[in-house]
Order: sequence, then C-alpha cells, then structure tokens
Amino acid sequence: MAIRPAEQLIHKAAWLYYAHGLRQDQVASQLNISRASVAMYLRKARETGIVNISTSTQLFTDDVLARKLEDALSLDAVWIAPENDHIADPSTEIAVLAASVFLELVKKGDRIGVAWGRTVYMIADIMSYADLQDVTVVQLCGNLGAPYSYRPDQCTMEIARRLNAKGLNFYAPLVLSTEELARALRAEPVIREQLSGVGECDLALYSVGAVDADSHLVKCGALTSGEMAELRSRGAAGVIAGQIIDADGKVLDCSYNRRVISAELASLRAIARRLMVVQEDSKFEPLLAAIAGGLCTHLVVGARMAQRLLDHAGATTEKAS
Amino acid sequence: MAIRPAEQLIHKAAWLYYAHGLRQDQVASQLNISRASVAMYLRKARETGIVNISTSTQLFTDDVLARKLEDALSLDAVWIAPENDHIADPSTEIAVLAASVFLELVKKGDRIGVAWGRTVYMIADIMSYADLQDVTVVQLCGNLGAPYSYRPDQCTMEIARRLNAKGLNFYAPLVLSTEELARALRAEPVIREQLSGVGECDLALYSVGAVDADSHLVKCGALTSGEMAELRSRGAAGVIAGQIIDADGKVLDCSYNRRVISAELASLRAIARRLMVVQEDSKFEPLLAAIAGGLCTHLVVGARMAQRLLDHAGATTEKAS
DNA sequence: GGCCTGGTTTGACTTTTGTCGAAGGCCGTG
DNA sequence: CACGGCCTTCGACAAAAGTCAAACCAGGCC
Repeated sequence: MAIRPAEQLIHKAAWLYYAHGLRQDQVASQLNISRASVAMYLRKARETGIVNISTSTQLFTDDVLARKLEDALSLDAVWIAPENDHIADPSTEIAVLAASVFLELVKKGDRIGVAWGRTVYMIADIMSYADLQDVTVVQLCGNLGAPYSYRPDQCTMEIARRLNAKGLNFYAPLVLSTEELARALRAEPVIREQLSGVGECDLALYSVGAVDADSHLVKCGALTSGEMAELRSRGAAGVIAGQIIDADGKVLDCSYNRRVISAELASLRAIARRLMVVQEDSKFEPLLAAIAGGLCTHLVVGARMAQRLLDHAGATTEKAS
Repeated sequence: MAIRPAEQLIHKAAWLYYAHGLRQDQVASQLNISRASVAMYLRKARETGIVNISTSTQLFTDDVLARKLEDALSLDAVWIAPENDHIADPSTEIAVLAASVFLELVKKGDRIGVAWGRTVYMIADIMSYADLQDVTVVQLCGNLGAPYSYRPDQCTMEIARRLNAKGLNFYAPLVLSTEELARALRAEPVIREQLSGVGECDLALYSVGAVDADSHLVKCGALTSGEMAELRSRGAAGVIAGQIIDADGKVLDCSYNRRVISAELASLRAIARRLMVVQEDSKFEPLLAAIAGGLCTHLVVGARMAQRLLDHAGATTEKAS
C-alpha cells in the first residue's frame, strides 16, 4: 500500500524532530507548515508508534528481591512492581510495568501467543503503540462469547493493533458441551492449524486464573460455581489459557478440560519466552501451580506477591534439606 | 554492581514521566525533589539510554527507488537519504539515518562486528545511547595507530559505550611490514580467537574505502600513493575492513593483503546482517565491488548514489539480455 | 578545623510546546 | 453548483519544559 501524503509528512516531521533534534518551529519552516501542525503530527507519530519512546525496566529487575526470586524459582527474569506507600493503584502499576516488559521482549519477526483475561486486556489497553512490521499475534485458546469486553479475540486483536502486527484469531468456542464435539472441532483443519502453530511462537503473554466463583469460567457460564467447587476439591489449582491445572501445573483430568479448545500445555512450554503477569494477591496458589508446571520463564508481579513466593520457596527448600 | 542511589532516582523519574505520563512537577512532588532536578534527571536518562526514543526509518525504505534497488541488487533492505534542495549536509543526513537503521537492526544478545573509517566513526558519534545489556561489539580489523581520531579501536569502543555493551578490541597493527610476521601474529591465540569470533557475529557495520591517494591507508602511511596507484592498476577496486578487494569483491592477490591482520571476507559474509553505509558519491566503484562480493545485505546511501547504482544495474542486465 | 573541589540542587527566568476555537480548504452529495 | 461534513491549518494563549547562576552539600586534603 502506498503511503498517503499525510503520513509522509508525519514521518518527516518525526524524523526532523526526534532524529535530528530540531525544534518544532524549525521543523515547521522546513516543511512549510505551521508549528501547530507540527505539534499535531508529532502527537500522531507517537500515537501510531512511528516514534517509539520506551523506558528501560531494569529498575524493577535489579531489585534484590527480584534476583532472589529468579534463583529460587529458576526463572529467566522477574520484574517486581513496588506496592508501598504512595503508589495509587498497584494493579495498574503492574499492568504498566508488564506492558513495558512485554514491548521489551518482543522482537521483529516474532510470533506471539496471547491468552485471555482481565489482566491481559488491561495490559493491551495500557500498552503504547509500536511499529513492528512482521509480527504475528495468535490467539491461544477458543472464545468465550460473553458480556465481557476482554474476550480472547479482543485481547489478540487489540495487541495486534497496538503493535501494527497481524492478528490471527480463531473463532471456536473455548468450551463445548460434549467431549466428542470438542474432539471433532480440534480435528478441523482451520483449528488444528491454529493450534499447531502455537508451538512455533517465540513469545507468550498470559496470566493465570483462580479456581473460585469469581473466575471468568464461572462468570461466563462455562462452569457453575458448584462444578468449580467440585473441581477444586479434586485438585484444581488454577486456569491457564482456559484449561484447569492442578498444583503441579499439569492438566487436570476432568470432563471440562476435555471439552476445551485451547493450546496444549506442552506447546505452551515449547515457547521460548513465556511472560506471566499476575495482578491479584489472591492468585498465589494458581501462580505456584503455573510455575510448578514450568509455564512461565518471565514473571511480572507485585511486591507483596513476590515476597510470598520467596517465603514459600524458602520454606519448601528448608523442609527438603 | 549495585545501582547508585542517584541512578535509582533517574530510573524512577524516567519511569514516572515516560511510562506513566506524569508531568515533571508531578514527578517532582512524588520524589520530593525540585522540578529542575527532574528535568536534569530526564536529560540524563535520555543521554544514557535509560529511555529510548527512536523513530521508524520506514520513510526511507518505502521509497520506490529503494525497493527497485533491493530487487536489482538483491539486498535485504535499502535506505535512501534524500539529497534534494534544502538538506543542509547530505553526508550528515546519511550518517544520522545510518545510526537509526543500525539501532533498529541491533537485537539483544547480538554480537556486532565493527570496522573502521570516517563514516563509521561519524555514525558512532551521532548515534543515540541505548541500554542493550548483553551485546558485544567486536573489532573487525587491526589498528592503524595514526593521527586520526577514528581508529578501529575508537570506533569499536565508542559504539560499545553508546550501546552500553561490551567492547572487544584487539591491539594488533592493521598491517605489518612482512608477510611472515603477519602470519605469525595471526597464529597468536589472542588474535586468532578474536578473528575466529567474527564469524559468530550477528550484525556487521562498515563502509567501503576508495583506492586513491585520499584513502586512509595512504594517509596513515600503510601504503604510499605510488603503491596504491600500482594496486589500482592491478585491479584494486575498494577497501573493506582494511583489505583491498577487486571489482568482483574478492581479496586482491597482493603483498599488502597478505600483511594485513583483519577478518577474512568469508567470515564477514557469514554474518547474517551486514550493514554497509556509504556517504561519498566518489565511492561508486568501491561500493559496486563490495556488493558484487556479497559483502552487504543492508545498505544506506544517498539519493544520487542510489540512482547511479540503479542505472548501472539496469545497464548491465540490459546488456546481458 | 578550615578550605577547597566537584558534583547536586534550587528558584527564577526564558524558551519551547500543547491546545483551542475559528477559519480555511476538499470532496462527495443533493 | 451550492451545501454540509470532515479534516487540516492557523494564530494566540496557557502550560510545560529547559536553562543558568547561585547556593548548597559532602568528602578529601592541608
């Protein structure tokens, strides 16, 4: 597609201003337009990712706590969002951090798997725009048509839009009513192709869900709160990409899981960089399960959660020795 | 190494300002410092690459001319710096563009080979700072101790400094007086290791030198202008990483080349991304030679040079058909 | 202890940038 | 061809950011 003249101007203005360091009025006279227009073009350039302003997230990895956690849980990298005193909203803080970390982890040519949830959508919503060309964002699990604005396909699309990337979503329900139908659907070429493509991803972004009545699975009607309670008593510890896992991070053997259309945990584990983001303190056990299952290599959490994880890790190794 | 408190503050200020979008006075009151300090911290943050402002160089690849050149010369990507009307200084323009392109091509964990020359040093000098952690910059060829400020080791070091990367330079002379000594020196473990490490680079940055009396090789006394003229009559077409190549981009069979300590062209060609930058219009033949020898995959040139290259390519294919 | 020295920090000032309503074009439509 | 909607551009004003000399502080040295 040819670049529209307006876009040319935005590029030129951004180039002169940011690369050459001219002032806005100098840019304006170079391009024979008013300074106010330059200001507008520059705003657009920032909004569309033509210019990219990113801040290093080192501060949050360089923490002692973060280092200890990396060692204790043998993760590749951990970022810890502060939660002390005057941080207005810790969960937003975590999302902002996660968005930055995510953008730092994305490389050109990457294929990115994205799951679904409030956290992921919040990150997508906060994330600044970038101009990665040949990036593909794929949806990791089927849809939950629901009164929610953060459906799986929405998460995928929004992130793709922000990155200027190609979005690949598939429109299968997350969960079907019979195992038979799920099996048949998984065998469908379109679906099978999508699911097998997950293993070729370079980067994954997801959170972990809790197994309680507040879970989206319950809210969206995929499970009743009674069923959820039952699964819980049978060892359910968390939800990853729509699937229920036990405390070891293995897929729980249950009818629900067999009725789900989603990427297999094995293909998730095949993704080199798996970024997990957890906002809520209440998701301690689910997170432990996900970590136990080797479902994350990179982790973004709040300070309180980080402390709990470290305490827990310390306690278990102590017991072991 | 522990982060100094001052650096912590820079990080925090940058984070609040750029990631959260607070105003400077809001940042100031959050951190209990004056707004002026915040402004200073932010400048430092930009200068040290803690925040990264980069503008897409798409504008310069999306050119029709650039596309045609990519096809005609079968290069991976070509960037063309405009040279029309009110561009004050085309060669600076090319360097600025090259610096941006270079930064766009660098990925984390890369090993980067850097050659030497006025162009490369100018790029290094203009290039903005970045905070790549595990990047290594290696020197591609021996040193020319000389009254020049852009010696090979300087280029390497400066680029490493800007990227916050590790610089690996080796202190051997570029050219020795006897072939024997050169052979012996190349066999030295330190040198051999460095030279063999070149093949493992992911990215190379160099320009091409002309074979005339203005060449650095002559200016630095490695060759007399008489010798240079003689080599020229024997088919010398350009200089790459200190070595003289013929019109086909092959190493010229001559005593000088045998006395040089530098990366072999074969190991240069083994580098996946080879960014060549040419500023001077006079380097047309040397550039042709380098391209013929497959020594570049990515090219940054001025508009006039681009046009000449395209005309030339058109002429040769016409003749061939 | 007094006294430099180098680097921060500050308040006051200047310059630059963001924004807004109004005016000006451009294009498709009636 | 006039009209209205939509987007761009403009000038002027308000807000924000950059800058600088002076004050300040800590640490090393006499």
